[in-house]
Order: sequence, then C-alpha cells, then structure tokens
Amino acid sequence: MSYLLIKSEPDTFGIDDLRKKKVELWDGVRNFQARNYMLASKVGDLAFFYHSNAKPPGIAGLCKIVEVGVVDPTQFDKKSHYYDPTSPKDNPRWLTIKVEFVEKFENYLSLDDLRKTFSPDDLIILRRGSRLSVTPVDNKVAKRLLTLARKAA
DNA sequence: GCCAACGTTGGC
DNA sequence: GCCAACGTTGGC
Repeated sequence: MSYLLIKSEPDTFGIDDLRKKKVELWDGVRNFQARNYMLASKVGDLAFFYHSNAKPPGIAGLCKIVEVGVVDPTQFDKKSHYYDPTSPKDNPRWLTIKVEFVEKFENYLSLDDLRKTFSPDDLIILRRGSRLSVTPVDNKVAKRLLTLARKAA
C-alpha cells in the first residue's frame, strides 16, 4: 500500500464533486513525471486530494485508486483543452488513473498547517517551486497526515 | 545538445 | 493580477 497526493482546483473539480460522482477519471495530467507516478501506483492505493488555487490551499480529503493505466480520452479530443495532437493513437502517451471517493477530512489541512508540521523533505509539495500535480507521499508521512486530519478539533 | 523564448502552475 | 519556478519547444 502506498500513497499519492493529487492536486485539483476546487473551482473545477473539488472533493465535494468527487463525493457526488463517487468515481472520477483523473484526466488532463500533461506532465511525464506526474504520469509516471500515477502509473507506478497500484489499485487499492490511496491518494490525498489537494485543493490548489483555493483559499486557503490544502488537503481536503482522501480517495482510493480503483484503476491504473487508463487511456486519457481528452488527448484525442480536438475540442478538449487537453488535446495533444502529438500523442500517437496506437500508443497513447497519456495514461491515467481512476479514483474513488473515500472521505472528506474532518480537519482541512491547510498549506500553512502542513508547513508547521512537515518539512520539505517529508512532502514534495512543500518544496520550493514544486508544481507537480501528482506526487508520492511516504507511508509514515501519510499516517501522520491521516491522524491530523481525523483528530477531533 | 545548448539555450532562449514561451507557456503554465500555483501561492500570494 | 503578479511573478517565481519550472517544463517544453524550436532554432541553431
């Protein structure tokens, strides 16, 4: 069992949207490193759902990876913002995951909170200039995050 | 294979 | 809306 952290803008798709839809194809990731982290995950792994460009930004909940290596259909959709004309149809470049809602955290873990508790070594998103939309989270760090998120306020 | 220009991300 | 940081592109 391992953990990821995936970012999304709540204005576009937030934890409440995921709760409503239950399962979502994580499309639109157009960064090789982020893609590789997704492909390295396994069905049953968990992912922290991070709200970027939010007020304040932070971790809002948890979801579970229910499928790995799904072809992202938006790469072939000319009308999509994520259309990639250079991706070969017979060997799609952008493979992604499907995630399922698990929980919305009792305590929203704001970026400020995260900085107080964790170091940039613990969490990639705390590193200077880090923009990766999918990052791995160390198991021990993940456990601490879950404790913080579920502890009564 | 270098690197300048450009586009994007995302916190503030 | 600004801008630092970073990835990608394309000329050479």
